[in-house]
Amino acid sequence: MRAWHDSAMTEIGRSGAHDRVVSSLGTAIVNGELVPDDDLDVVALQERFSVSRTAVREALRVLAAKGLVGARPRRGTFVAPREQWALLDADVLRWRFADRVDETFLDELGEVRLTVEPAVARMAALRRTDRDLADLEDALAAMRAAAGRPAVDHVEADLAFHHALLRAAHNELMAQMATAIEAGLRLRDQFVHATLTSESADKHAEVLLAVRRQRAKAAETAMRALIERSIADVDLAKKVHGSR
Amino acid sequence: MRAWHDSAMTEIGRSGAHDRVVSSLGTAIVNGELVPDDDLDVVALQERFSVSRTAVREALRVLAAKGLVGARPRRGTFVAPREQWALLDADVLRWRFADRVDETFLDELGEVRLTVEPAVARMAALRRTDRDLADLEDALAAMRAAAGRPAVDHVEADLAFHHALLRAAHNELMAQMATAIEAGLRLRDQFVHATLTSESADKHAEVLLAVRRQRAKAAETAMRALIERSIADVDLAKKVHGSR
DNA sequence: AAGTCAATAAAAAGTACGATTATTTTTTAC
DNA sequence: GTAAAAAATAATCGTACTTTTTATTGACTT
Repeated sequence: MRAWHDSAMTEIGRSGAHDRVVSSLGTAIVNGELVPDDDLDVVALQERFSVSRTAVREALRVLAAKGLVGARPRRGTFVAPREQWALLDADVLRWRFADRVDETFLDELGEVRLTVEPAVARMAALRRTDRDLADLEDALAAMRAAAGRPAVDHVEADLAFHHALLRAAHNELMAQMATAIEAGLRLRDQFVHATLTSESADKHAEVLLAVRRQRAKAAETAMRALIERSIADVDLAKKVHGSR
Repeated sequence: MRAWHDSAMTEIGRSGAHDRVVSSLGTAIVNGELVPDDDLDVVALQERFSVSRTAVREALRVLAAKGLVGARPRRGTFVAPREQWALLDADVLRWRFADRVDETFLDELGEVRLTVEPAVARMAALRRTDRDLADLEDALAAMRAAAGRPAVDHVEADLAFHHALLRAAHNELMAQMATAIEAGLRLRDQFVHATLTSESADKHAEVLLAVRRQRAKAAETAMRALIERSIADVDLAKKVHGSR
């Protein structure tokens, strides 16, 4: 049960004093600089960050809402056990993978996508409306248009397609899961340094075709192929990162 | 852009004044009593709940952490657009389905489980350690032992088995998703008024056997059968609820 | 004498309130 | 049309007070 006084802090956070404390502490916790059961002395923190008690308390409250810290009278505020952390929370994901890239996470992300996204494609094929179809076509067109533009546009276009497919699946719970995945996807793309090849666009077009024709099995298969290709790209990038 | 003054409040919350405000407002938002873009007047709220500004502010901060509200100077605090809500947050799920049961949600939950859990079983079959196996056997024994006991024990035993399987799959990201599902499962069980039949325990045993023998495909198939049966039970319960 | 239970004390979270600061939008003046 | 000023409100601050939980102590029982 260590106490936490001094450590290098490099996060800037959003803007306010309170957000700075939230992201600094949040980053420290999810990256293991602070381990579960460590004490968080409130007065030490307000000195560390040069903010008032209110700011520290509200920051701790936010972290508590994400399951990162707990507090009890006579015991103090402390880092919560890892099982309680809301690992799917957008902020938590960002804090975990802001600077470095975790290869284990990339592997797990690939597995989850390989499980979830083909199912999404199948559901979309069964339930898509004409409106969904139009959105998907727009997204695909955007992907093709992004061909000659900066890489960040590729990422956004890719994400837009998957988002449209998600809406077409008409399962809000599933959509939430995929949205959580999205944070991971942006990270992955910065790791792989993804560029949309014409091949990639073709694969997406294949999915769209199956969805339009309401061929559930075909949509599922096409999406699986797409994700498997994506995983292969990540593996390739890992080799490059490892050998340089 | 309505303002929110008067409405029936039945939630008790955890204990403190601040938690009461969080759960009351959270429930009101996720259940549509407060719609996105509605204003949340801080001074009105402190009168409504007979608490100080501090309590209201910290409550709003917690809700902001879950993406339920936003705040900007000159504009005030307001209900955030639905896309920003952390629908997988444990509290949010609980608030949404505390009292009534949403049949649409049950359908969506079934679909998600049918997608995720067979994949979990497959992964568990490939990666389980001996320790994982022992845990699964303990969980199955607990399920059988719960046979003659209150229904709540059945639910906990069932959940414990799925949790052990999740650990055996060794994919933390996937585990988080399933944990989010767990909140839904408790709700479902109260809807179905689930009782563990010996048949149910046998099906679980089938999964365990496949996992022990590291037969990925068999584990996946057995789990799919289990979930399909579970979905059938929900459908049956829906008919009963509908016709009474 | 040893162990258990209850009353009490202490420590830290939680609550409250009033004042001050910062930020953003609207208005007004040039 | 642009820029500066004003107004509205969230954000922050500091301090005092309250509640809750746990540890300690002492009495009581076996």
